[in-house]
Amino acid sequence: MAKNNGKMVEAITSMDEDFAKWYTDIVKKAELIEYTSVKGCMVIRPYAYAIWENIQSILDGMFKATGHENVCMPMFIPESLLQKEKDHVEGFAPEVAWVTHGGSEKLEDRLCVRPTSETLFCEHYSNIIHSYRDLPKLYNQWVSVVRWEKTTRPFLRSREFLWQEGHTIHATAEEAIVETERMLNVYSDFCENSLAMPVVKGKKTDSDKFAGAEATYAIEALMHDGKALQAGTSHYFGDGFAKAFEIQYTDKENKKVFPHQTSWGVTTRLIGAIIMTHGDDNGLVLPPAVAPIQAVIVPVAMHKEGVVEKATELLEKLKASGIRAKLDDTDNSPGWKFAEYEMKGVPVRIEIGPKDIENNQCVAVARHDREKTIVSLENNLETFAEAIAQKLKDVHEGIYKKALENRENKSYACKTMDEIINVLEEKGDGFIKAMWCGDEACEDIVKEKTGVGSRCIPFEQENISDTCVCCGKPANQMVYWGKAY
RNA sequence: CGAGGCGUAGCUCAGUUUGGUAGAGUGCUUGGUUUGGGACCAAGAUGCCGCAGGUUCGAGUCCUGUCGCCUCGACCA
Repeated sequence: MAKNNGKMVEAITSMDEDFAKWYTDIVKKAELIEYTSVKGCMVIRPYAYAIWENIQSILDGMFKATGHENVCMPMFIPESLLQKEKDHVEGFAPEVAWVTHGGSEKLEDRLCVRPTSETLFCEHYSNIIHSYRDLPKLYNQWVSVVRWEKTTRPFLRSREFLWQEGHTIHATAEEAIVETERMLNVYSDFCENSLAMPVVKGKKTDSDKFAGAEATYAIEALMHDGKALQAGTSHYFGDGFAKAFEIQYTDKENKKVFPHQTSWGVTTRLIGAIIMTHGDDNGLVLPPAVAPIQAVIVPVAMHKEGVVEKATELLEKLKASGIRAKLDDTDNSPGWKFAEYEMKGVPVRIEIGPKDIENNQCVAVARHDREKTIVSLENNLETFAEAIAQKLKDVHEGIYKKALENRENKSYACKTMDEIINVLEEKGDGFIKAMWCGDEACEDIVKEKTGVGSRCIPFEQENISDTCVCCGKPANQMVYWGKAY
């Protein structure tokens, strides 16, 4: 029997103590990224990239199911093109990277490395859209973009990041608005069903909307430490970009009309959201739907006759039933493996040893609560595969419930500024629900005095009171406020 | 971008005050004993002390610059 006097995972401090250090440690110890010699640019290592591939695969299926096609725009945007839409260029100018030379020659029109591709899509639309018969176009692309951020943090804010950006163009405003809302729903369904992460759907205030957008909608999630994270956005552009880029089509009455556009995106920030929503003091906890390894088989006393054979049989059975499984037959001690796969957030662990083989059973352990189940290995392993599939469902339910409870426990309704200040002081960070009159000045004052900014105006409204939390004038909309990543 | 802290072995770090042969733990390699929550014994390998200048007989250590990482602030999808 192993003595295990080796050290347990060190330096994963309690989250209350030092959340940032905890986050950084997980990123490092679960082997998610590696820093590079360029600030804020990171190597996404195989384990993290596999999570991203799973996210991609599920989302891409949802996009295709809603009629979208994948395309790929260039990485460079000429300065003249970027400048066509005034608000857009003003919003992005401070954080774009520029290419000034091609080889040894200086470029006349310097090239911006795409921070987002609205302008490129617009140029394309202007070439291909002539008639109402050409509409709508429903596009998406999976690429990386560059934003020269001053402060960076793995997955949450880096200078280059992977994302998908959907861009659509429609004949009417109504149709574009429907698309904006539809994609926001795709995102929230994905977060809840695949990432086990509850999100608040809502509209951004004007001061917080995307550069060049008429309206920005977002899904906001609450992390373990009480800070909010914008997990995805969907923008309605109206015909502003169409006018700036001279995109026009001829309608059924033979009139020239400007079409209406949308864009929407999620990024590798979702991986950061997973870490901060589900992770605990033992490391990462991955939602089964996107976990690269859903079940790991740890053989005990591998040298004993029949153990490896039985473990391999279990592996084959799991693979055959569509579960992403791995058998760890390295010669590390079982205890080492237990800790290792917990650190990496593998949702279910299966232990199989001589004792189990004698009883024709194995032991399945859920990552998030370490709950052990004895699983029978009879009936040609059918019940075994079913039991593991069920265990994966249980993990999903379990971590969703936990995340939802965390959010509810950290959501506070406040009627006055003093209440906000007191709640933040006594309970710590979280979502503040408070009424707002709609005046941008009040929004600024709340931020200045309490430290929390507006996150979104949720679709699901509650009536906290009848007056603005700041100015006291009549207010009919509730806003979620919070500190954000 | 402002203030503060930190860059030494794969990882966590000591050594810097007072300049004088590059260190520990862990990990890694090999052999053996082990195996139900990070096993044990033995032997071995591993360093542009972030980078660039400077001071000095001599710099991980002192000075200047620079790059990167962390925290707070500002900014920011």
